[in-house]
Amino acid sequence: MKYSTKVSDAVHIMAFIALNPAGSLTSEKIAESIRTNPGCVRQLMSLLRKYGLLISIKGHPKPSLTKLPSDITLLDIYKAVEGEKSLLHLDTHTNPECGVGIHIQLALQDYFDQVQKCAEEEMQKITLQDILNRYQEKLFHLGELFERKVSEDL
Amino acid sequence: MKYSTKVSDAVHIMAFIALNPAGSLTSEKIAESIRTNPGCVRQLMSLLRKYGLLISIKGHPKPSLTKLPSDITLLDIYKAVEGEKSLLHLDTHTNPECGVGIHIQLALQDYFDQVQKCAEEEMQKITLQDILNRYQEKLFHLGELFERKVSEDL
DNA sequence: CATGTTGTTATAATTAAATTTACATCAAAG
DNA sequence: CTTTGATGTAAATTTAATTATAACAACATG
Repeated sequence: MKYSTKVSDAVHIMAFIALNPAGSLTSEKIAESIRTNPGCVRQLMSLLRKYGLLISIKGHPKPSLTKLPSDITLLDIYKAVEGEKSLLHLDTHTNPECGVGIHIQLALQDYFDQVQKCAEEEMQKITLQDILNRYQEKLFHLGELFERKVSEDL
Repeated sequence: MKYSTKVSDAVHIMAFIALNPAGSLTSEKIAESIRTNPGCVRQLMSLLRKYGLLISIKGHPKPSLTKLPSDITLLDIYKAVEGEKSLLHLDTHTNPECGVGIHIQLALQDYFDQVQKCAEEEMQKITLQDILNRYQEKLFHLGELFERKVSEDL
């Protein structure tokens, strides 16, 4: 299948809203940045809204976050758009007549759950604010490089 | 797309081989248990062989593990069949003209890497032997249930 | 009331994976 | 040495999850 970029795009949307607290933000503007179409953006926003992470009103192009970026975790966004889908997938197609097969899968499920739990705990440590901060750093760093380049050129 | 069950199936294959150290094990026998066809099994075995986790010889239906199950981790198997593919995927399609977009994605990459690292460390703690043990427990537990059922029926 | 945007749903297109097929190559048995 | 059966590999096909697209009713604003 295609790789899911829902989490990535959802973070993008959330960050975009956080960075535009005042101005009007249409789904089309956001879609331009993600390079997709407004329909996709609205679908993701619908999921984020249903999960209580943002508020938006029909016909009113001013979405807003329900919480501070420091109170929104990557896990929140993951759960909002991916639900209970996990990162590793069992093969549930194994031959049920084969006792070995089914029990190996059951055993493996326990360990996949363990990895999932670990990943989710890590995602819970990461907030939207962290991502915004890192974003600012990247921008600042780029600015520095540009400054140096200019002074070298003189 | 379809969900990848390569890790799951690869563990299945490795466990199957570990449980059949003596007998001849054809790709067809393994395929029956996973309920797929021999070609798929051979493709996965090829990846496992290239990564050095098992040995098998053309025309000789007796695959064997290169290490003790207690020395083979879930991470080994993951790397063998999934390579450097990670669990979470960035949207690399964002508009490069949109400075905000690209830098949010760059910032997010750092955090996706962090989650990946965490998951991989957890996978490294889990050995094939652990999975085999859990498998035995499940089998044993099922046996107990059966015993009880029989005695109740008397 | 006119315009523009959202929320929702249904449908199509895309893409990564699994499956299937085919065949050359090798091992073992007769 | 020949036959049989299995493997290793690669190409072509099918399947399935996701994204993209389109359409339209409902709502806000001026």
